[in-house]
Order: sequence, then C-alpha cells, then structure tokens
Amino acid sequence: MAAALDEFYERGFAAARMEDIAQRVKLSKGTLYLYFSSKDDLFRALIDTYAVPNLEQIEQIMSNAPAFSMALDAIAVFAPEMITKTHLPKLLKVLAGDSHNFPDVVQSYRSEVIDRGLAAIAGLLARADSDGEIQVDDPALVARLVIAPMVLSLLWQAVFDRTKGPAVDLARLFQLHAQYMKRALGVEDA
Amino acid sequence: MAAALDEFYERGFAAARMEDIAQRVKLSKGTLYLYFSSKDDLFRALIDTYAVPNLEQIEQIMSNAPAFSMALDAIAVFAPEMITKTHLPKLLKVLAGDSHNFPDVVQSYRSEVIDRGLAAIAGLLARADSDGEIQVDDPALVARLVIAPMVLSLLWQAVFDRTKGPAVDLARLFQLHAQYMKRALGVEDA
DNA sequence: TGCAAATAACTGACTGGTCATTTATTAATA
DNA sequence: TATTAATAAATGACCAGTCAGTTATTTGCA
Repeated sequence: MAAALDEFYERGFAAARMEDIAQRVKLSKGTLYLYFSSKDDLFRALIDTYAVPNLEQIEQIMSNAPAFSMALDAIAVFAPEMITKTHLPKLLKVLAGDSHNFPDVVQSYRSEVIDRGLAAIAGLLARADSDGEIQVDDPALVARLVIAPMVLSLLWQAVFDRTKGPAVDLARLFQLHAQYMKRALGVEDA
Repeated sequence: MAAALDEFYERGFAAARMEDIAQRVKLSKGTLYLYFSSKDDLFRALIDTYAVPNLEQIEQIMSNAPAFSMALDAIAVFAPEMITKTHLPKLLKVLAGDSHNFPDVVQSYRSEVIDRGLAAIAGLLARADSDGEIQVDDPALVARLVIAPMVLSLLWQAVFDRTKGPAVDLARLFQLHAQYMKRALGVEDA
C-alpha cells in the first residue's frame, strides 16, 4: 500500500498504472488483483489505512496537554516531524488531487478526520478559556488558525518538495507560530 | 480556458477529456486542437493565464498599504472574496494535484508567483519593523504565517466545497487572523 | 449591390496506443 | 495430490491526436 501511495503521489490516480504499483513490490499485475479487487478499491484501502493514525496522534496531544500553551509547544515539536517524515503530505496531495473522483472518500475523510481533529483543538481551546488561561470567543475559528501553518507546510512539502528555492526552517516556523498564538490569545508569559 | 479549468478541476488532468472541454464551449474536439496543440499545451496556457493576475493583486495591496496593520485589514477584506469568487481555489487544486506531471510548470509557478508574493509580504514586514510599527525577527517566516490561513481556506474550498459539514465564516476568520497577527507582532491598538 | 473566389472556422470519423480487468497457466506448498 | 499463490497472456474500453471534408465568413470585382 505504501507502494501504491507513492505511485498515486507521483502520477495522480488516473495516470498511475497498476503494473507499476505491482512492480514496486516485485509482484505481477495479476497478483495485485488477488489482494485488491480494483484500482478504486486500492485507493480507498490506502486512504483508510493512513488516515486514522494521523488523527489519533493529534487527539493524543490534545487530550494529554494540561494547558493550551503546552499543546502548542507539543505541536511545534511534532509538526516538523510529521511533515518531513510521515506519509501525510503525500496522502494530502493524493486526496486533494483526486477528491472529485472519490466524493465519498473525501466526505468521510472530512467528517472522520478533519472535523474531529478540529473539534479536539476547539475543545481544548474552550477548556483553556473557562480555566482562564486564555480568552477565546470562537474556538472553532481559532482552531483553524492553529492548524493553518500545518496545512500550508504539508501542501508545500507535497507540491514544492522537489523545486529549487529557499528552504524553510520548519522547527523555527512552528516555534514562532506557537509563540504568536500564545501572545494573541493572552497567555501570560508569552 | 475557463472550460478547461473546470474540467481539469472536476476530473484531474489525466481523466479530463478533450472532447468534454470542447463541448463546454460548444466546439468539436478538432477545433480545440486548432487553438491548443496538445492537452499539455492547454494545461500550461491555463496556468499561465490565471497565475499572474493573482500575484499582481497581492503585490498591489502590499505596496499600497501605508502600514502593516492596514495591509492585514486589506487582506481580511479581499481574502474571502478571492476564495469564494475567483478561480484561485480551482487553480490551486489542479496545480497541486498534477504537480508531478508538470514539474517545470510548478517550478515556475513557485518562483514567479509564490516566492514573489512571499517576498512582497516579507518586504512590507521588514519595512514596518524598521519604522518601529512592529517587531519582527524573521520576515520570511512571518510571511508564511500571514498567508497560512489563506492557503488553508483555498484548499478547503477546492476540496471540501461540496461536502456536508459546518461552513466557515471566512470574513470573521480573516478578521480574527488580522487581529491576532497584530497582537502577536506588537501593533499598538490591537 | 450581387456574385464568385478565397480563406477561415469547424466537424466527426478514424487510428494507434495505453491500460484496467479477466482468464488461462504455471509454481509452490501442505 | 490438492490447494493456494503467482504469473503471463488475452480482452476490450477508452481517448489523445489526426485529417479529409464541410460550413461560414470575408474579400475582390463586375
């Protein structure tokens, strides 16, 4: 399935060839059909497999953080890892690029991963607000501002990875983001 | 070309059919080939046509703003427009989705549109810093934080447009973003 | 103006190649 | 041997790109 993700990532769903995916794992095309009934099926299995773990990591961080500023710091640490070391950028690109061919997959990805992730962050924000740590009017909106640099970096990684141009220091970017969010939300020692 | 953009947006480059693109403008496939020598050619023409105007608008706003906080307010006004009313979300999706099939197009889009746009923002930030309006250590990084919510919203619009789920109040999102950035950067009346 | 050449714009059937998927054969293993 | 795993060889749908021929528009000229 990692082979399929790479192939879809590099060519897009329509242009990716089943034979090439099979070749990547030293199998023949026919064998691939013993495990996945169709190209569509493979695509769906792929998204299902890689989607859920991402969410769990975020929910972990959000639920373990004793204070919102801690959660921001935690994000600043794991975001660069996630962007440079995991399959997530590829997954995002594939999902986005072929979203219109798989409306049901996109719908479920949104409701089961994205919306839940945003809800986890919004929940933490609301809690921090009632604890008096920060001051937030609309947690749902702020949650989007929190994840925005992550989405930007994921997309950047997926699309501009191979292009020439100034590289970005992701660690500093997310440290800065955490710092700015704290200041904006009125965390004391920011 | 708008027809082609729609078709590529809805199906992806590989799956889009030249005949369908032609049909959208009530022409036959053959006629389309009188104007564009190939599917590739059409794609490239498309990106070229729609890419440049986007940049110009951003550079306008950045160069006309007398202070950084004004620029943020201006962004808060035009960003929702740009996201819901222009071709930009579609363009982003198409470009991202098929980026690996057109590395040269992506490279030039990056260097001629994205990097220049970021540089314009970074320049404004640096100026505001030396004017004493704000305090910025690394304008290039902060520029990314400034555009992050725009990228998030563009992608969201392009990918989740048709899905069911809570809608976002873009106007408020960007007002909030402007407010938070001002606070984070130390603008006085924020 | 009226009419014919000339040119421009357009059409849709056709070709060649490319895969997704299926079917027939062969190896491996218990 | 029987069952499972794997392969290799069809099959057929699909579509980019071509081109011989048609239709619409413009130009030249009486």
